[in-house]
Amino acid sequence: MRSNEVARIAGVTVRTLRHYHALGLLPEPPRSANGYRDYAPADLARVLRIKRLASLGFPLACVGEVMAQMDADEPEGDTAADPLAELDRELEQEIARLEGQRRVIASLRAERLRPDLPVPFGQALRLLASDEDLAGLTEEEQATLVIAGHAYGAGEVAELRRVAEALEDSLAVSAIAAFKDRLKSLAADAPEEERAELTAEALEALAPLIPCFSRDNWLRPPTESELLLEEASRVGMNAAQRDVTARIERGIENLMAEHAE
Amino acid sequence: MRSNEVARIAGVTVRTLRHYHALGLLPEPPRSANGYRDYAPADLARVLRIKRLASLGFPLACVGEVMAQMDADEPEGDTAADPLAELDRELEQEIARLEGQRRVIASLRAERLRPDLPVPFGQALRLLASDEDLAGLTEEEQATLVIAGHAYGAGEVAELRRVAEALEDSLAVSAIAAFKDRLKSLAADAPEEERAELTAEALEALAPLIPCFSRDNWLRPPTESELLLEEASRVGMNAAQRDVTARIERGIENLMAEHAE
DNA sequence: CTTGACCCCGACGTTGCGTCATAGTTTTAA
DNA sequence: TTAAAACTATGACGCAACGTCGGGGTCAAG
Repeated sequence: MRSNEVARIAGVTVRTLRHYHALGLLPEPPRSANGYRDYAPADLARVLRIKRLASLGFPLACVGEVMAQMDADEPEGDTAADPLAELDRELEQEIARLEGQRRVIASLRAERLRPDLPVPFGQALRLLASDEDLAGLTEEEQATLVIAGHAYGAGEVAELRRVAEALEDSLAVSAIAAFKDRLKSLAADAPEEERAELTAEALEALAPLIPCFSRDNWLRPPTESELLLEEASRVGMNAAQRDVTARIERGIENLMAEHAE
Repeated sequence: MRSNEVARIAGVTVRTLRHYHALGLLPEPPRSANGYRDYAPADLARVLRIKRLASLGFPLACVGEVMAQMDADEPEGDTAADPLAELDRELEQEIARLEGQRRVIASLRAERLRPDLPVPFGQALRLLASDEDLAGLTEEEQATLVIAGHAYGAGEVAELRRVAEALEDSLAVSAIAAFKDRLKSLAADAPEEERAELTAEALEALAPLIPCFSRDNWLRPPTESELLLEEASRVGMNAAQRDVTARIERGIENLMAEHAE
């Protein structure tokens, strides 16, 4: 039989036969006078066996071993692990992985969240800001948001949700928005009194949120990701703006210390 | 930030960053004086987005498009198909495929069948022959068996099972075994009377099985696979042996015609 | 005698990076 | 201060399982 015939009957391509030859799975048959491969029925049988094992999920690299083990009328028992069992475990893991992906996708679609942010963070964000708010962010702010999304652990996300709930029906929202506007237009050489006033205003607006903050999140040493996050959030700021944000952070820590007593 | 820093925070390798650059997913950042890449936080954010979308199952080739579509505040609705929905369908298909493989493996393991034969054929074979019988086959016979396993359709396999059931508690088994032994030792120049005798003996042994045979399977024109199968089964035979098997086949057809009346 | 259908071999493309190899740079320990 | 360790860059090969292309020989039919 010639390549084409074997291939057609076995339901593979001629290229596949050549591939099996190259991998050593299929012995090279004798050549007829013209150089064409001259396959015997046993070769066809071997192709069928290879194809079948491959269709079960065995990598071709394993198929040779598996067939050899089968032909050696398998003493197995306990010496050789059952390749089928191992393959089955791998398939199970792979399926679990894909199902995990599908679950995430289902959450994203059901809640119409951004696919490129972790689900819990996306949910918290949805509570904190409307779509228009997010659309109005500068590029740096968007970047900070995405980094935060991946830097935040479960603790931080939980805190975000508490904050979001506290913000509902609160005057803090508009106060914080007003503060952010003023901070943006703060000149680098702003005088001391303007900085102090802005800091005080921010702390006043944030005061009702203090009970939501977790001491664990705020007082422990920051992780590498969090340092980077802070750096990212300061990218577009001038000296005065950085000064004010630093003061606010210290102020929050003081407020938390008071609140803890 | 330098490559290593971005990579560590994003949880990828430096090589991965370079790969994203090569695919055009991540813009090349400016270089510092020494030629090192100097990443901005926005680049880190982009890496995180890419990684996230990739982890959902999007091929990297699609990730760029998906992000672009997201950034263009998605008019979608009906113009652009939801990539998440499409991805979800693909994942579903893939999972179904893998589960199919697992089901086959489960059958194989439960019934201790040869993994390189189709399950229904393996089951029928188990009914027809013991493991020792199969171990005693010549290479050509093994090859024929494997080819038959893949050439046979549901109809032939069903017939095999009927035959197997008919063979139970039947004297045909030993008669057929005796015939096979005699056929093997048949000389190429065996005289006419020996051939006729052998044919008659075989037909007599097969007679009780005739009702199991399906006219559809025997009288329709053979498929390409079946021709090959016959060729394979004749590989080791001499002229007299081929003659006898051909006579038997004709004899079976006659018996079936009689039985149909 | 040509056309179309095969055969051969060799080599590149696919996917998502890992892993050298080679060469310059920066940081750190002795 | 210097030598070693750790980073950076580019370029290239490797993996899995073939698909596909290109160039060149073979064979049957019109």
